[in-house]
Amino acid sequence: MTNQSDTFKKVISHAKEYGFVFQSSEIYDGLSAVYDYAQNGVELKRNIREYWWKAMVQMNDNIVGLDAAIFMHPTTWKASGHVDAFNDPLIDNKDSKKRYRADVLIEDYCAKIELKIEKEIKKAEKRFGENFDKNEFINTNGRVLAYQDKITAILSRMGRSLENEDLADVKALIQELEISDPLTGSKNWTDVKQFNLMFGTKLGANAESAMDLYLRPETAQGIFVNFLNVQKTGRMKIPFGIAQTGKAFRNEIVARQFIFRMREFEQMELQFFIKPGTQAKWYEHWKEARMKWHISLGMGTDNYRFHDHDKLAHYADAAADIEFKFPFGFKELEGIHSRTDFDLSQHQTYSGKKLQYFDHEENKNYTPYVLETSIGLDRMFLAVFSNALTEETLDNHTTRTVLKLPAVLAPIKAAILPLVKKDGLPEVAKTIFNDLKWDFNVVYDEKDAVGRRYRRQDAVGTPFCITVDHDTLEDKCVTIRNRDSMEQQRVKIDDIKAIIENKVAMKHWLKEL
RNA sequence: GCGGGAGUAGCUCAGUUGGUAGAGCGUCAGCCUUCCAAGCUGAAUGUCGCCAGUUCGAACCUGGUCUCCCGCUCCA
Repeated sequence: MTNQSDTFKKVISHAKEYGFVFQSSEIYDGLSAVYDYAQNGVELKRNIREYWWKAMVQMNDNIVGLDAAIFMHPTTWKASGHVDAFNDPLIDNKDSKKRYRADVLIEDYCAKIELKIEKEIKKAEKRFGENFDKNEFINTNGRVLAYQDKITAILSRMGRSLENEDLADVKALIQELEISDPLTGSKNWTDVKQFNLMFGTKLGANAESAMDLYLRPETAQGIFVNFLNVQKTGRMKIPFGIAQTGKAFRNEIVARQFIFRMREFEQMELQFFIKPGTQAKWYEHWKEARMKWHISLGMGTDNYRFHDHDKLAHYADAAADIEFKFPFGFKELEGIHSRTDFDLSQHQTYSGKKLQYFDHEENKNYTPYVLETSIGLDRMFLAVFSNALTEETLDNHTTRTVLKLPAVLAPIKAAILPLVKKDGLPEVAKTIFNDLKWDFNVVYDEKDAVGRRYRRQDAVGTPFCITVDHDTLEDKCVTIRNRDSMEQQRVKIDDIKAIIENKVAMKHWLKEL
């Protein structure tokens, strides 16, 4: 455990020290669970996003992109279920310091009464030696009927109070029922507080005419509300997909573990529209396709696993996570959900607009089913970064910190280094640098001994170092050093571009799929 | 949100009878010219997380507050 958190600490400090990730607003003591991507981080993040986009949009002729706004009509979130699902009434026990969902406490209490009813039935059945219909039994037995009425009364009062946001009454209900902490039996409760996981904001300059808005808690809904627009204007035929990357916002009660769980984060999502009944097939298809995408980056097959959900969200009929072995253990990196027609149907109901597809083969209309793949870009960043950070002990007993990023994702593809800062070597190196920068993100560095410059590049994951030495002036060759093996090769200046290209082009990596 | 721990230079950290700050690495300039961080010279960088209080005097004591870490809790 200490070992794990130690490596995680190294990841965080390396990310800061080498310009990948800074805490937001650090000079003002930071903002909890919000982070900024710095000069190297922004490149790595962009490269991950592009690698995903290329694999999903460009390489699939039935998938197109979208960039929906962060603001959406507020009814969107009623339709999606987020207004209800992301609103939890929570209550703390002052003695045990435990926190519970107030509605769950009350429901559990009702479940206990329910158990009493079951017991009464069992008892009666034993006595009379016959099986009773539950409803009938309840209606004919006064005591049991009272139990049943009590449950109904409690639940309807709770529902009413929650609906009216009368949290004081929810607390009053808990006190009247003398509900105690299931663990300690304490009845010393705080007030009920409403936690809304969605960030609210206002549209409109003056308070009277302002409209309450939410910052989107997921990007998916932007795709669903545009489903028909894209399908019609893009002449898309089922099965087809809409892909999107973008920011989403969640007001997490506890947001922690560096960039793993942030309040503002970026998702990369595909919503794939299919014919009802084919979801099982496509579910398997996308599970496999997405896993292959991960494996193509060469970060080790042992570091990934599927986790199938037993408990499904309200919109899904099957769900699995791709989990990655982060420094703090296997955690969700990507989700693959079979969302059925839940979202489109909901939007159809709430908007009153028909969101259907006319299938020419079947000659009928239907609401498509949806298969979703949703990956957290920031989590992917953390996966790549933490997996790449390596400390090596070399033969000469020095240690080397090297960021073994997949070359395709590395922020800087090559560093051009004159062996010494004179004798005309910088001039040659700068010429090479100026030539390569048309094609790659490259840097030039002439400060300090060349060995030290190599290590600097190792620390930010630059796959190649190109060194100009005195022989270069004669033979038009340079040495090219490999980050991982530290081996050097002498190559013609004219060949450099092809050598780098061969190792960093997405084409070569995506062909592994 | 609760409990525990922490916050001193870019990083890692030292700094206890309270007397207005240091090291190593890194960074920058120069020398040296060297293919794997270890040569030489010089320099910059901190209102010691922030705000109050106690004190003649606070990095150090007290309170509050912010942030981070660990454990709960919650959760696509």
